Amino acid sequence: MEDASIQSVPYPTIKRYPAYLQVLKELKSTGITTVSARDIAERLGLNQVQVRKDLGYSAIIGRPKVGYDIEQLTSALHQLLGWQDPKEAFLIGAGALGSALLGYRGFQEYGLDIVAAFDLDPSKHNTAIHGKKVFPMERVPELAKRMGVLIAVLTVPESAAQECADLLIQAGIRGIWSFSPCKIEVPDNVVVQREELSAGLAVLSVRLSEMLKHENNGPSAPV
Amino acid sequence: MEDASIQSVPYPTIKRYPAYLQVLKELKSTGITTVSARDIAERLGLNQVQVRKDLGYSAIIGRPKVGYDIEQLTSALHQLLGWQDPKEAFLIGAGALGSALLGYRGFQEYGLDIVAAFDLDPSKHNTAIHGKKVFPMERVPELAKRMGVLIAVLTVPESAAQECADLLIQAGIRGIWSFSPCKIEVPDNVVVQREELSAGLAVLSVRLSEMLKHENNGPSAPV
DNA sequence: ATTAAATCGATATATTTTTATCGTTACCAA
DNA sequence: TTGGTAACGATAAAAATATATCGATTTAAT
Repeated sequence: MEDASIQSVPYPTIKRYPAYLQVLKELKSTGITTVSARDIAERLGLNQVQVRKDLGYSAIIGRPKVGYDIEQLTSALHQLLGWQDPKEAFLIGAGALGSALLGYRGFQEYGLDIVAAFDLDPSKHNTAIHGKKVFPMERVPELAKRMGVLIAVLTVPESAAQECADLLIQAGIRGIWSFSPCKIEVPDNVVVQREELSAGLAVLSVRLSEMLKHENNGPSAPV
Repeated sequence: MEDASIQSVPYPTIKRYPAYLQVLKELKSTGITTVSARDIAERLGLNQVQVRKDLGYSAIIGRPKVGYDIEQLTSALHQLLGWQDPKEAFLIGAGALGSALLGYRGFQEYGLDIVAAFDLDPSKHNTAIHGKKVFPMERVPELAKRMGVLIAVLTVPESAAQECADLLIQAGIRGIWSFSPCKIEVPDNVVVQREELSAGLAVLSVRLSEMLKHENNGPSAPV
């Protein structure tokens, strides 16, 4: 009944959910059944109020002096993320990065099941990488429709990104997880999420330089 | 002389710098020599004031009616990121994701040069992946010291992450770019940057579900 | 039963980040 | 030369995000 229109849960919160799930999974495996916000916060290096607020977007209520039920919380977060049942996805671009992602089992845990790969390069067609068949790009529309696939992981070179995206859109793909470092134009009814590996590396570089710099300046005196 | 201690450029800004560099590189390749903040903003889908502010952290001043000099701006951003000269790095964990990153040429552009790989699994030792030799983990300390390597890319399973990190720290590694979805404990003089692929996927999932949901609710009436 | 301690949830505050506005400057064309 | 315009940089406002505080609630121990 409540409207909540347009993005109820803030993005920074959504980004933290997978980490929470990771902690919950770990705790569950040790037989523990409840967890406090403070505990989660400590394990992830976050503020405990923030964790409580993040969890507050779910319907799960914690019990004072006890915490949250791990089982309940896990399924609530899965639901908020739309990870209840795995979504099938195509991988576009079976190069170095693409092949890697094909072999990466972790995604299944994140509700993503890569069922086939596609590539422009004919020499790759009809081979299999990590057990996933590689098809020609032309077959995306046909297979997407037949299998009802809505998500594509795009790992092609920058130069081919827009071209491939156009084909995906024609094929009825609605969500594109792009690893190409460029903007992709899509209609309003398609979502593009750009994964910027370089952003993380940039932050590491800066933090490291700052640390090394302070080390050199710091001890030897500010005057 | 100015103090500026502890992180002068905000992290959100730093994360956008690689995208700016991408645009600058593209423009430069077409022979253009200057660019306006508005133009960069449009190409990346950002606000032009934000771009101007981000660029303001560099010493480069733009000229009204002309914009910024692409050459100057590029090297200024490289400097702010510590990407002037490529940093050598080790890759730890030559599994699916690790092998991929070894084959990924893009990092060189980001000032990172992966010079060797290491793995716990003896069957991988003394092989080469994408032209990079794989060594036993035990040899990290020796080689790190000899080559003066300070950065490691960590792509091992969660269960081995802390163990490997401990070894890296002993070996004098000061920056760890971790792809393992878990917290790693390190001393104050070591920087860990966690790359959370799952965070991006979480955002995609939510945005996609919201779009599909609105599509179903929207047109057919709110009542 | 009563009290002490842990934890929640709500509210309030602080901080960070983004966006808007405005005056100034340099280029271009008339 | 002069006027118009594109773009900058600075300042101010708004929005989003993170943190602190506090009363309420539940458990466990005395």
